[in-house]
Amino acid sequence: MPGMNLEISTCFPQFSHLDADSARLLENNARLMDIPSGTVLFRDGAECSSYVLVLEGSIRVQKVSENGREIVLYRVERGQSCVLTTNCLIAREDYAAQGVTETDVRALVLPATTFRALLSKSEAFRDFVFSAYATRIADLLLLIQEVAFGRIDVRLAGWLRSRTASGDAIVATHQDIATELGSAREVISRQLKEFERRGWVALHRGRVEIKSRDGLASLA
Amino acid sequence: MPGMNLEISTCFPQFSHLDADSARLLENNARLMDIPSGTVLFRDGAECSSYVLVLEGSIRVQKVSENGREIVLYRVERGQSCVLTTNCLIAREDYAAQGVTETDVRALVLPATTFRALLSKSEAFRDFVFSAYATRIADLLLLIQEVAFGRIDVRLAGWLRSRTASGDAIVATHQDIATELGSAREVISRQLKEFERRGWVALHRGRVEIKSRDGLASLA
DNA sequence: GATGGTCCGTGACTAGGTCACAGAAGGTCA
DNA sequence: TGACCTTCTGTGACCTAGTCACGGACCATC
Repeated sequence: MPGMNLEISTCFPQFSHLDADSARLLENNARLMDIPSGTVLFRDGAECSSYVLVLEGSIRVQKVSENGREIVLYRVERGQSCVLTTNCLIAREDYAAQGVTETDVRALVLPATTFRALLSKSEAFRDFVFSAYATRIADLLLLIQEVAFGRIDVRLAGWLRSRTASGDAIVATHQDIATELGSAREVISRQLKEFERRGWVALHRGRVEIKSRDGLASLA
Repeated sequence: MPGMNLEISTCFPQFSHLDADSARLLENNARLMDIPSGTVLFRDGAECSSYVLVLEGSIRVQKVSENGREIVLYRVERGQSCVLTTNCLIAREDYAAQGVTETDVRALVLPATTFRALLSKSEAFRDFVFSAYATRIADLLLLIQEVAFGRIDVRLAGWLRSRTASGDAIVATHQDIATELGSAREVISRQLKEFERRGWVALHRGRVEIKSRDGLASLA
């Protein structure tokens, strides 16, 4: 598969330490896939058969409740893999959440058997998988902390800030933001309105324009 | 250390597959420790220098907010290790939560260097560490789901049920239960009072007596 | 039985989530 | 251009959960 090696080595510098054997295993069994934006890659309860390495684009992993509320757990982006998938492959369990491509995604897909083989053969691959776990666990703990104890205005302000520079605008509906934070649309609408009243943002249909990052920062 | 091998092999059957080399590494470097109930093993932000395998007893791992609220993330019990510790050792980061012994605990303590050596040498040890990650991630996702979307009455009823048979009593203050669920003492008091009104429990100082598991089950 | 610590109950209030509905913005098509 | 439809936003009313303040109950100890 021409060019694949180059892409792998730029996105996953860790894999440059793969021994020749493992590198061959990877090349021979990986499939390069292009997945359009909005594709549901896996659902809560689905079983899992392959390992995914993202070369380009972003996958959103989220939990959906019975009554339709959602919360984003984390994103899988260029150079990352999905821990939930790792989890399923290792524990041979079903997925515990849902994964959706947020943009067009180019990814490397490994069959479960190749994944397991690499895991036992290659120290570099193992290190990669272990670090992926470590960073995600830290993310999840932070999320628990926020959801359990955090105030929604603070979380919203933080989220807005994390996505922009002053003067920028965020293209997202209030519902999108609610999903992102695991809250409800009406709550977000009201908070945004209050931020607008304070002159921190300007509201448009499907778009939030940031006027004062300092104002937002004053909440955190 | 006489008897240590026996204890290891009964609590950690996985380690019976350790190769001779790794087993020796483990034996020569592990320290057997007895830790009294109520000891704080690590705090949020502390750095981490050793790996812990629990032989007997229970460690509670919890997140504490600035304003004093707490939530239990998971427990480390006989035959388990603490993922958070694993995490710190792998990512070389500080602890992101607090760990406290809930009972007297007997544990095997490995220096970080031994842990890393075992991780790279022994397949059996790696498998153990990977499965530990896998089960904890599943736990944490469930917790996020509950905290983000769950009703407190349902969670309380479920927790009470999970700890008893009918006629049993749970020895815990309302504050203990609130900590367990990441809620507030007053909220738990009110819910318990309501459960009592319905005849599902009887309340005593520091003790909740379960009268009807079926009643509690009707909420879930 | 007086004293002090822990635990529990409760009213009043605030924050955030739910429900219902109205109206605004923007696209499409005659 | 205007009628029509869909999606997005705003808002009042209400409910659930968490916070604050405080009083009183239970229990151990002297």
